[in-house]
Amino acid sequence: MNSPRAPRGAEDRARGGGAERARHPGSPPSSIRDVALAAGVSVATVSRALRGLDRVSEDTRERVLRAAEALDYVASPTAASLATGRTSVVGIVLPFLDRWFFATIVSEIEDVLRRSGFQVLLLNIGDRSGEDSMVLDQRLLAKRIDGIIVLGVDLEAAEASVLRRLALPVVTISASLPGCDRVGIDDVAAAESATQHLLALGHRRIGYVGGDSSNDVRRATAVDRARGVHHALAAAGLALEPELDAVADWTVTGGWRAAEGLLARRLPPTAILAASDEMAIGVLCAARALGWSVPRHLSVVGIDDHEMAVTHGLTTVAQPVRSQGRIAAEMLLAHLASGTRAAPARDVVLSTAMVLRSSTAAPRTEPRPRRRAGAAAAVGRSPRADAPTTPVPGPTPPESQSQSQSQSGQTRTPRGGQRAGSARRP
Amino acid sequence: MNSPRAPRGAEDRARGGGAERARHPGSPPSSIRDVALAAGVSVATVSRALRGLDRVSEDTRERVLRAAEALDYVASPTAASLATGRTSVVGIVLPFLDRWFFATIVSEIEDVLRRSGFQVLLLNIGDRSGEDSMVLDQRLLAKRIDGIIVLGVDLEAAEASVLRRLALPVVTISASLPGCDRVGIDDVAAAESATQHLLALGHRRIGYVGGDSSNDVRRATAVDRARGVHHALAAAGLALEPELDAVADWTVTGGWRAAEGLLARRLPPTAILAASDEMAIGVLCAARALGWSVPRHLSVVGIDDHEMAVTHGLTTVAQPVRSQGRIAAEMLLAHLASGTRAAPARDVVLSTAMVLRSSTAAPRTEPRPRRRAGAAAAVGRSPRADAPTTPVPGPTPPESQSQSQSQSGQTRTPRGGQRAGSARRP
DNA sequence: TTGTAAGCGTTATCAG
DNA sequence: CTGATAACGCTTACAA
Repeated sequence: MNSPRAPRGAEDRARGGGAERARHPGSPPSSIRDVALAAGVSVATVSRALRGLDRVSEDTRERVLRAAEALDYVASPTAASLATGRTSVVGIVLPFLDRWFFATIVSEIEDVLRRSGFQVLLLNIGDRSGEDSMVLDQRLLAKRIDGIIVLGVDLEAAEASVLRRLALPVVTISASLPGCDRVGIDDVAAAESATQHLLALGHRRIGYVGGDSSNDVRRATAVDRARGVHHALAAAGLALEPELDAVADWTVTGGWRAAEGLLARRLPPTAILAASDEMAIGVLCAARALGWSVPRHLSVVGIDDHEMAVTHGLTTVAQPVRSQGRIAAEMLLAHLASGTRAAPARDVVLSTAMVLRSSTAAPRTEPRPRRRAGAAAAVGRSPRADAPTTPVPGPTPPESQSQSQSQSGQTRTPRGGQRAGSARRP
Repeated sequence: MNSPRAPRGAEDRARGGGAERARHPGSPPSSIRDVALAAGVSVATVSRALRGLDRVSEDTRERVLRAAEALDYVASPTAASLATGRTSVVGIVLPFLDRWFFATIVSEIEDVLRRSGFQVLLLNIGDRSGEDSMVLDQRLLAKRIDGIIVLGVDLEAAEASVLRRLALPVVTISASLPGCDRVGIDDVAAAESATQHLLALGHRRIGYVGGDSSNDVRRATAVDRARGVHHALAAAGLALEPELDAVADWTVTGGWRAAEGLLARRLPPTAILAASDEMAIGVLCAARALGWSVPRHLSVVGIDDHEMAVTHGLTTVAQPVRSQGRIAAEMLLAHLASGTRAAPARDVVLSTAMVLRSSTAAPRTEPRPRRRAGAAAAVGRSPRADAPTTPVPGPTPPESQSQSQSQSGQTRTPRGGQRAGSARRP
């Protein structure tokens, strides 16, 4: 407690004289009572006046505003929360903050929510692989937030039930939680597109670098994208060779290592599809390090249209990232405003689009160059002044780096009950 | 208010029966009074027992814990804040969340603070160029946070004075605020290193893509890095040609456009130094699009060691990013714990290191290839199946993508009073 | 060791 | 239109 048994009395208030007082760093912040006294009204009136409620005469409101201004008064959000039960804070549950997809979405969510007077509390649960990954429990959530956005995390059953008990409005992005609003893309279809692109070019021996379908934080995404690949191959009468089916951890490094493995096969693939652009970029690095020319000897496709996909000339399936954040935030705001947490859950599926760049081409029939012995080992951190570097013509710079997400073809499909995998693919 | 004039009485409490009650979504969360009643002690005792204070018998504590558990009780942080005046929330002021440097640092800060029981509130003020950039004022900060970290933003005078009035502990990263603790790198020295590297290779005609030194959010960084370039050139008896001195907005696209300008000069540079890796990557794209071979016809250097620097084979000056976040968070925690906001401000300067990759080499005396007419215009979004792509041997993948920041040579230099630009460079 | 009760700064009810 | 005041849920000085 700040100063029990020592209520601020008249003698205390006398020393400052209002505005003057607030100017000094050491002085205690003024409370609604100070304003009431200064304006000559009751605290109730101050509260009403300051919040713009009606039933306050213009004259009074004016006096109150003036007094508040003079005292540098700002209402304590803590006290207001205690009284109202609302916090004006929204939690975002995510597995990483330092990856492009997540950072971009959070940025957009924060932007939308801030304009509506909400603040964002980060609930980073980590990648779940280590032992110190945060678990979502009551303590972290109860009474702190008004709503929650679950971003790219497949929650465990216990966590989902905690969320349900909290009875908060919940919106998920790229993650499913039965009964909650959801926004995302059709991961199956996205992977299908990428695969079909390679098939159309004539590739038959296609490698896949996917996410971990068993115990990844992004399990659902990993599963769906893998399914898309299988579907597309099956439709062409092909199957994914087990030896060309690699798993990585969604990172550049992971994709790099996985590709090293694929390219070392006795019968290597003529094309590699990665479940994310970051992994695809890793594949490009592996190819380069091993002396494979892209797209001459190897085609590479990713999914996401990462900010750095264009700089690598990477062909990919673009998903609208900022839009997902914006829509999720708006859906949550709608619930927050109306108090309707029930209603039939909605599932917003945004469309994706193939973006063709310079990392894919028809497979060559001519043999690839002999693997240079020790090629990978020979390269190090020293500058290679004489390294041959023929430029790959790339696209022109995008009009604007930010905000250029394609949002065409968005579809909002109402949905009832639980989401079935195929329900989102008409 | 939740239910004025309707205090929860015995009849209310009778309907649930403790634990059973909390299981149902609709039931109100239990309060400290419920626990007190269930454990047969006073609320004061519950408070003490649950917070691990002494002066509580083991037996009592046990009963209280059991009751709290049964009731799914979790203390209201709001009420606790109101009573103690502390919020356990730290604000982070930043200009962007969707750029690698910022996302990575925030991620690290969040991690450190979370382990100490603090939560992170994002205060994204935007890039300040638009009219809707957020201004830091009382309303946003007062009574909501216990401390603040200012990340990569040069605050305006008014904002700095608001911060001072709030009397909160403040730590800045890559930004200076007189009298506050600071952590960062020596931007002047970093730019000097990069320049010296090019000079050592034999380059004399060096182009520079810098940040905006006049009205950028990151003004100080822009100024310091530019100064480093000028210093190094001057030390070599050279000067930065005005026509080779370009300004961009720290983005890939910005660097791309700036480089297009530089490469179009009648006497183009043989090397380009960009003030950030993102801009340097843009330079690489421009060079590629215009048919310039890197490093054969153009050397490119950046600053940062962005996550994607390695994938582009970009030579750069690495700065320890996560370390900056970690150290800043720890400094803030120290203040929070000790209550010492005064003390002489400290200035922690972390060391940087040149990372040599494949984007730099000695300048060639042979003429560069004739500019292919319309080379830039010829490339589009269509796949270029026959694009020549000779791979550039690159480094092997890093051991671990995250956490691999070099932290050797960190120096912590005590500092009193205001920070002078040259004070950090012994 | 434990209980009592004031106080934190608002909001919202109800009476004027 | 305004004021008095209970209540929000917790912490803590002080008394027991």
